Amino acid sequence: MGGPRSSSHHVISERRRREKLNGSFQDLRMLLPPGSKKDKGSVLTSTRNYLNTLKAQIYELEEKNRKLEMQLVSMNEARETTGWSGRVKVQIMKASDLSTELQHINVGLTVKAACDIIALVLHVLERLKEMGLSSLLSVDAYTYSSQMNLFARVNIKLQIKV
Amino acid sequence: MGGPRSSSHHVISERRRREKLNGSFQDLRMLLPPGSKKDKGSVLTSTRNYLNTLKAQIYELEEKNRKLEMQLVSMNEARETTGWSGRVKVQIMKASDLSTELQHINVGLTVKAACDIIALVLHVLERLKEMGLSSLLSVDAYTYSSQMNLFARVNIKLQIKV
DNA sequence: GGTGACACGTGACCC
DNA sequence: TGGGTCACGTGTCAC
Repeated sequence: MGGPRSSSHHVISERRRREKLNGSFQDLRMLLPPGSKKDKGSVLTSTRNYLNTLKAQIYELEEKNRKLEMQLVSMNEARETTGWSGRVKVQIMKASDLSTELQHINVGLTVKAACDIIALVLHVLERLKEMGLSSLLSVDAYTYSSQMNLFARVNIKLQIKV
Repeated sequence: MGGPRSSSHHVISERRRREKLNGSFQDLRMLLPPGSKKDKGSVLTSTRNYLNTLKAQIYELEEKNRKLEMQLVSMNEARETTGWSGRVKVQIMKASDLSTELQHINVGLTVKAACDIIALVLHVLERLKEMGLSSLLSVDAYTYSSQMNLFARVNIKLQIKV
């Protein structure tokens, strides 16, 4: 038949190989970002660049992820030690002389959270002033910390207008 | 010289092209995960799979990122809108009839935080019961959410013992 | 000695 | 007409 050693097996095998190879090239083209050049060389270099950008993207995302998790962890730690649903514990204290004279009322706030005690007191007093609710008898507030956990204690004694 | 049209330019050009192509193949091999087959076909298919896994990885990371950001945003919104130290806003509401009869007092809690409203109410009522402070007139509580941010509103009306 | 992978030169095609 | 790309058949090497 043909030339020496024209063994068509070889030809066909090589043909199949080429087809398979081109198929893989085609598969790759589909995965590349649109607008990329289509020739084999460009496919290869584009793929190279694309791989690098994807890897960089993954690195950035992982780093961002770590930071976000850090923030969440610190936030959760800050509140997981603060009581029931975790955030704040508010106690309305028993008025010491409520049953006798009915003229005073104690509002006790125990805030188990990292907060600014001064801002807290100012806030409460502002509210009371806005309300014109009562005349103020006394205010005492203090903070203390029990193993990394801040507590704010505020006692506000009011006299009910008569 | 050689056969017809042996124009060595063409031959050389084609040689250069092949070299360049093979160079790109080599570049690609370096980027693939170690242990991959090295022949051209395997390089192409491995690259294809690798691209897909990287894309999937990016998708997962982005999704995880979104969830984390969601949590952070809701947390921050929950505290940035609450005044002072940010965590919880407590308002003592003006008693509607305080100036006239002095027998009722409204305790209004607006908790701008993601919390369990039932646990909140139970907690407050427990405290009040412990204190034997007053008789309970009414309790109403509800939650509503304003764009991903949970609010809990509790109104407790007490009658002061006379 | 058959199978698969590779490089090569060559003809064809297209800006 | 010339540079770039492609597919093809073939020779060769390795297992």
